[in-house]
Amino acid sequence: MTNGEIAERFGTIVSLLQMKDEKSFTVRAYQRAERTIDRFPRDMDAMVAEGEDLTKIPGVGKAISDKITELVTTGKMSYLERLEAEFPDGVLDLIDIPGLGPKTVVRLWKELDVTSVEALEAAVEDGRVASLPRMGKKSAENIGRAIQFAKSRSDRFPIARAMDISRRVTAHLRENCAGISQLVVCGSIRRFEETVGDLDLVCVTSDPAAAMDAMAGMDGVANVLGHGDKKTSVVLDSGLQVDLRVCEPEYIGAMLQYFTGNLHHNVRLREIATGLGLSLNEYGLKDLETGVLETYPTEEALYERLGLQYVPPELRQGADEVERARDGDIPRLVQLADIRGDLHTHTDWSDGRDTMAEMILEAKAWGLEYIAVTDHSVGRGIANGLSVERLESHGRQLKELESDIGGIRILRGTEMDIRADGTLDYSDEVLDGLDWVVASVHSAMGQDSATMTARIIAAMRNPRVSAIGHLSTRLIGERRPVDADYDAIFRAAADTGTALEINGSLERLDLKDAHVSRARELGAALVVNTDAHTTEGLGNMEYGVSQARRGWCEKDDIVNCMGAEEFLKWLENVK
DNA sequence: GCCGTTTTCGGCCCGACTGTTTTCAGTCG
Repeated sequence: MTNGEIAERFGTIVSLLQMKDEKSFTVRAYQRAERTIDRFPRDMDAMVAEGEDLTKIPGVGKAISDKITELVTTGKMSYLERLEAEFPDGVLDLIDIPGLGPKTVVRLWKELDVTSVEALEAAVEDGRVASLPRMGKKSAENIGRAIQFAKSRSDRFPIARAMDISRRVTAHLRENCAGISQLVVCGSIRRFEETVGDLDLVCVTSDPAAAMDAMAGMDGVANVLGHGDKKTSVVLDSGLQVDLRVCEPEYIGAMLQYFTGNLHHNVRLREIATGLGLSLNEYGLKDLETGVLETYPTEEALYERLGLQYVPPELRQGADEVERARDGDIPRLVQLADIRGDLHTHTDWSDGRDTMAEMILEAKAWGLEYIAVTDHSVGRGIANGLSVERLESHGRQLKELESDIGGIRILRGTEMDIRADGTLDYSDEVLDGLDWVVASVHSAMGQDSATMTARIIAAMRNPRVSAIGHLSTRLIGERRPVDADYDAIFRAAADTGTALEINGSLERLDLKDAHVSRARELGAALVVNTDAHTTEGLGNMEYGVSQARRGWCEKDDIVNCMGAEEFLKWLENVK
């Protein structure tokens, strides 16, 4: 049973407890557990099998640990089954309709005997919903629309798509509201989550009404959910929700903090505030006795007032980062400026768009000291992979360009297929002529875990393989990661001196964040690459670095933060 | 249900907006 499947069960518990009107703290505890389990880097299944103590995980105590253990060992959870027995089938579907919460769902069930989406549609149609006390025509209409929306909506948006949309929205607002002096995309995009539920925008403007109207009236707005003085919420045609909040400049520090989240991180901060006799809201910190509000021009000042180190947005995951901030244990995370080379790039020799010279000049313009040009190997026929002969002239041309262009070291590289049986696409003799070898899985991604694990480790055992590219092969929101024993792979990487790539392409972000920190914990070397297929693609480095930051990486964890000389020396000795 | 440089018991976050209300409950983030 995967962590995702376990988390799903806890999500169901959360919904059922809410309908039971269970104490909010209990609900919150299960909510936190759901999230923790979903993103935990190791398989709970395996941890239970190995007899590890799950209560060491923050947010998991005895009760939840017992439930996880029961679930993975027996496939059932009696607590969940008892809860489910209290509600008719179908009621749980209702709670997924936006605007319908647990209270209303239970009323619909008990007072109208509505236990399915279809029955609810009928009850809206014939006026029964509107006739309930404290409901009315408008509420019923809203529910009707929400049902249609729920039927059509997509899940969370992959970050690549959300970032695209957010650029369009912010450009529209800036063009149409002259009064805007600051406009910041907060929420999950700022935290660099791999998927995004909605866009949270915070804006400082001299004309709030204009900003509210510009948001509500934007082309491509399908539905206006709310339109007040300080906040406007809309749903775009794409299904993505956008919340725009305006504030006075003095509140911006607290506003950014508040709207960046995540929820659990903010809850922890408010608890800390309470301990100091303060109350935290989106405007600042209020003294509980005097009622006086302190405001903050920056997030840094706010964290400092709470006695905490600044927590970068990428780390605000609601795990143990607040405790670590209190203990002064937040490291200086790697930054874009620390990156000195790019070790995974493509040109028009294989499936890239631009020439070698264009790519190398662009890399130089980015300030890089070295670049590995890693066109595809022969097995990638579809990507115009290089035959041995072409690879040799590829290498010769790179060496010529190195002296022609000057000022940047050029590594003769390849992105070579790891074949289904674990053998490599070029012979050892051919690989000996290269400076840098990225080995990647591009085929037979459906292999079982044992086969895939052995396949990848076999490649790592070859001393000529420098790094493994986009290990899981996932495409966010499109293609599942391969099944594999990731812990075993991370250990083998550390053991063989093979670097693991953090691929900065927004569609991939592979390794995922939890795997970045796990691989680092187990001593594997990491490399942040763009996998650029165009000159613009070299800009992916920023995303790769953000991903590394989500995995708590410091400069020293990333091999391409070394200067050229140091890196080449490392490369010579590592395997 | 979780958790502890206030605590192993007693705490546990806060405001905007909507709709149906004359003061607030429900939902959302």
